[in-house]
Amino acid sequence: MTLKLTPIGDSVPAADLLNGLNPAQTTAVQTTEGPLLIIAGAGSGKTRVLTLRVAYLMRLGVNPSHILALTFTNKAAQEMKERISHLVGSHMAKSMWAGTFHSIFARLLRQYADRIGYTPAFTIYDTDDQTAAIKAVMNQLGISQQVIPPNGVRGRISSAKNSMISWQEYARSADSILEKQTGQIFEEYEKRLAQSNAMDFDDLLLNTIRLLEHHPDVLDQLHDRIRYLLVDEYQDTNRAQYRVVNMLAKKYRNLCVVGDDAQSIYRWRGADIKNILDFERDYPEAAVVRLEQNYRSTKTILAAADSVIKRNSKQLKKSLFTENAEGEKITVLACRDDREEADMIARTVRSRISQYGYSYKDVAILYRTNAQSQALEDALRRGNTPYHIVSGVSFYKRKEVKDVLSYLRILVNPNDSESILRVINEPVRGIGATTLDRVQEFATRTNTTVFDALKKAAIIPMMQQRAIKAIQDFVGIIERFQEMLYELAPASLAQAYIEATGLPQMYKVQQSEDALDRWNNIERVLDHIAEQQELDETLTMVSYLEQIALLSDTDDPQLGTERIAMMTMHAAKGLEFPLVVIAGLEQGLFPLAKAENDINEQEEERRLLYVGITRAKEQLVLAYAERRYRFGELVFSRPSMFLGEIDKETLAPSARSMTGNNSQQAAPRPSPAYSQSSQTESYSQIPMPKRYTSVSQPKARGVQGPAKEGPSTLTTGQRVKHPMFGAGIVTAVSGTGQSEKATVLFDNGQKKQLMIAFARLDTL
DNA sequence: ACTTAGTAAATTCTC
DNA sequence: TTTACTAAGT
Repeated sequence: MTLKLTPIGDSVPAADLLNGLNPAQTTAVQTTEGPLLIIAGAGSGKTRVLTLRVAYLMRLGVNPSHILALTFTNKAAQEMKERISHLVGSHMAKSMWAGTFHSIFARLLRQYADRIGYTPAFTIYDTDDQTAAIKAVMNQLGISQQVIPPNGVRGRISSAKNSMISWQEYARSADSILEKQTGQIFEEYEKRLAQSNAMDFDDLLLNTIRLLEHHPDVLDQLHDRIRYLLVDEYQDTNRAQYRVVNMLAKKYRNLCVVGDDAQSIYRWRGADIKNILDFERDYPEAAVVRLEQNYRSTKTILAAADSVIKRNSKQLKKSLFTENAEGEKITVLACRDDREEADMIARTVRSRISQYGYSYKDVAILYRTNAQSQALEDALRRGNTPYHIVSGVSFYKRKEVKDVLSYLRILVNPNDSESILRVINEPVRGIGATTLDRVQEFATRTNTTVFDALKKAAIIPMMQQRAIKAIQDFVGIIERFQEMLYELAPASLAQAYIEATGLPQMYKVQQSEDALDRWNNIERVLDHIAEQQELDETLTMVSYLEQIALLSDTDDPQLGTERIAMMTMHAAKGLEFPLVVIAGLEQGLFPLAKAENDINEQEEERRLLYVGITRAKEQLVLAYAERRYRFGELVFSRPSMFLGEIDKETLAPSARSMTGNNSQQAAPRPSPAYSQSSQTESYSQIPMPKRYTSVSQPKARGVQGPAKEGPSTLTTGQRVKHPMFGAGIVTAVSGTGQSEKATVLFDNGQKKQLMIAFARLDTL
């Protein structure tokens, strides 16, 4: 309220940073020495406190490079850095250490790679690479993929690693045949990755632990450097992360962890809620601060969230309150099926937007599973409502994009077997499965890498002359460009190299729409490297590849644009919206079927709902359907048990009766919300959609025809600006969602097709 | 060795 | 409904 134009930079005194904080927040910022547990309820200004705390440290004279902040997402790290740079200037912010566990440790491991038997150019394997490696290993061991699904093996190996169980320990404690076989695969998998000079995500943590345990001098150096350690979302740390954090904090014990046990939703990937529950036991001298005032939501929303979460057993003591207004009651939409649910949600959202003056970006639709987005998308499209999906099929998961990245990975790390096997016959070079079997067999027998085996192709028994020639050509391309790796800048090297592989040409000559799409995506990747290089002159191929590997799908560039956001509740963590819709509140879906009989799973689902509800600032809408298509089949379901747990006082009157008693929920009823209009909605004024007569009626999903064409923020004729190509005019828009493309005629005469989600286009 | 057709399986969430 | 793998045909 005071118009204070504080210049950004060195002129903000430490004490001024505390302006406007409540007592708990002030304590959290000021308690800089010793261990500190901040229990930060939803919407309690956690990020603000964290960033102020760092800024405060810097103002007290702490060297920014002595501060390390660990987060779970790139987004969180990015936001923290940005806000800190606003408080203390970008030069200070830049020299502090802030990033995800994985990115910080990847950097550390590159620096000390030789200490643990890797080269600094090691490759980071994503889930697909892991699965590929596991399949190869199972082949080698002669274990059928029918009997043991590779994906299951990957899951078991990953959770073992998350709990810091080595393959030796795993094999020793294996009881069942399944576990014994998994143990075998685990062993070979580890060897294969080591030989490939590759690490999976879990290895980034485990190898850091190994490094610090076996090389005390490295740990000493780090101890010297990291005097203040901050860990965000501490409730989501797994065993390995817990271990690293404690090792790093050991010397100065200036460890500040922030979290909310009520928002722990990653148990399935090894997060151990005990880490936060036991913090005071681990650090008996710890100060504990509870941020209990919520600045985000209305009293109604907070009460609803509280009524749900208090059903859970284990919890850290805290009671959230808010001084915000009472706010609107919560609406529950009872629907016949998923299509009607989607329609009602779409219409509710539109009517609220016009009624309350919201804009599209003020609205989020949240759901439990990604599959649910389909029906919602259709409904929004039909109503021409702009939306975007956070985390769909990532651009980087596309085949042609992965192929390009694999080629690049081979260049910096020729031992990367998974990448070689992926692209060696892409485009077809006449190197088939039989040939590759022989190569791999040879590699295993002589204990060499696949790349070395390829170089010796001529002496491998049974090899066809034609195959040898093809392999030599392939190896030739790689070796030729390897020589230029440290001479050419990444962008031009990649351009020439990918050209030489023949991959883009393969798609270009096919001329089909799909092929041209793929060709275009390849161009996009190459352009992206050029863009990144321009932003960061020190960019190397290794650092580019690492950046891509550690990118997550939730790092969505379109967030905050003028569209409704749709995402899973997991992806919504940390975000907030004035109006939030949660869809699919049904038994078997939310909570998921497997959670219905498992109390721990059920509590996690409940926490997930808590996260969902507390994303809402002003209004909340909940929806469920009585039947729904799941894997193409119509299934019936009862409303979620969670609906009955929400404090009735917070629900709008029309909704109250529907969830009143549980006994009537079993029988399918006509949907009440349609007939009894709630206070805020009057559906009677909106034309009813055509009745969806029966189960047998095929769902006319807009698969074919122009119906698929979604609304876009970009329209033909609009002027836009691209960071590389300059200004231009949009001549066409095609595709939807993540793959939405705009054809742009730039002023310099170039015509390009750009992925809207990918190219940073600004409207003019 | 590669293409195609047909069948089976899968659907949670992430760095 | 879509994707992924297998088997048979060219």
